[in-house]
Amino acid sequence: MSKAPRKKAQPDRYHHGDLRIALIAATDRLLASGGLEAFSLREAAKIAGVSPAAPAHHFGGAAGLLSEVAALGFADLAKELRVDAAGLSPTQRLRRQGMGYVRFAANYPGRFQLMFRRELLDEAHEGLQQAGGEALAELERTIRARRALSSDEPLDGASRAAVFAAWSVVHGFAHLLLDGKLGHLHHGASTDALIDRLLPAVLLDVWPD
Amino acid sequence: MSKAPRKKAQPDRYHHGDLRIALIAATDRLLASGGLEAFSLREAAKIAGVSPAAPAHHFGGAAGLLSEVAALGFADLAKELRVDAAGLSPTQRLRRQGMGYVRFAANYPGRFQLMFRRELLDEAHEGLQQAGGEALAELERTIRARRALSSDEPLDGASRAAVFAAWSVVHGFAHLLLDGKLGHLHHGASTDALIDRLLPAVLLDVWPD
DNA sequence: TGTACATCAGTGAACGCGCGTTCACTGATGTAC
DNA sequence: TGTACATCAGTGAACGCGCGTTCACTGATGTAC
Repeated sequence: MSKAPRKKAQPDRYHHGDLRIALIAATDRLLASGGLEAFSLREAAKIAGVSPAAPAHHFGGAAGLLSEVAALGFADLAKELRVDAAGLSPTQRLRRQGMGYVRFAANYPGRFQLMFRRELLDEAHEGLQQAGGEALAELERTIRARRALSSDEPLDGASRAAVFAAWSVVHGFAHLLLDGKLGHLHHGASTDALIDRLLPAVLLDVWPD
Repeated sequence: MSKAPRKKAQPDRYHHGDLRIALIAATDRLLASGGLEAFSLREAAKIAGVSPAAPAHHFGGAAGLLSEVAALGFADLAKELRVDAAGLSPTQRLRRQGMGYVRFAANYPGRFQLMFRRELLDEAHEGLQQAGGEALAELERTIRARRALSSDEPLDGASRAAVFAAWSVVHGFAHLLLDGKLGHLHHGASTDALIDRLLPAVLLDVWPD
């Protein structure tokens, strides 16, 4: 349904060719429409128009497929965190990254939750580890700038703590937001309102000018 | 009657009397032994020694039972956050609360995760909302002290942001810890090591003396 | 160039599993008299 | 005080469901010659 015919006629029943892409797209669609609970190998197969056994056959199991999707999620997140530095102080940049992190979580809640559901992922998946590391590196880069560290010297303990502090703040906020723990204390404020009003104040509290 | 030493004979097959308690204990045991995935109504019933339909009958469904357990979890968390103030500055108290929060998550990971799994809980459960509010109030109390606010004046926006900033930091750290996102960046450091070494540095970064 | 063949990605029907729930029931309990 | 009865918490066998996986298979593809 999704792809224009490439080399072959459209049903592509055998040697699909784009099966990997098709199943990743199907998974993303499921995550977007019904969250993590909406996903199953069978459902993804149905959307991709392949047999129920195809996903397990191709990816070796649910964790294989989900890890691919999570890795792409981390890559997108890293892109989101790659903020334009022009004219911004490191602190401003850090706050902007925080906004980006939470916005990513709010825009793709299913994918975001997947990315941190250890029990659903293949911990040995190389792309997943790498993509996660690259997203974290974006935060680290800003912390380095803020502490006037060059990019080649190793992080001291306090700087490393600052990286994880930054990650913890935005990650915690994102989770509380998605779990509905912020809304009911703000009289049913919408997600957008929480991000636009509460989050900047939180980031300013943690990283004042 | 004469054969029963207490009010109830011990097998208690009908009108169990302690069914609520027994099922909560069973759920806690499942969460402790195998995490959230280990829980099912049937398994809880088996451990409690009752019929498979009993939990749904008593609690109206899985969400009812899980919400009770989550509410008790929030009550325990609030207790953990009720740190002894003697001789501590508000900032020191805040850091100590942060340690308590993360330690709670690390000691009871299954229960902690349950407490924030919106889709598993009954959002209308009164005890759950209340217990959650009480845990948050412990953080709020310390923020008030730190900002020299009396306990009766309403929180201004910046103070409220400070409360959520505090919650976000410790909540994010706890989640990252449980999801294994901190460990693999510290060469497989144990949970205890991360709590004892990394966490204090993170808290000091956010709330320096 | 055409043909034979090995490879292997994907098929599709079937299987077994654990799940929450159903439903007619049972029997302990509290209350009325 | 004892008896009759309504209540309803919990029973336990059975049901249907969606799941991941199995397994013998099929047919598109690349390669050897």
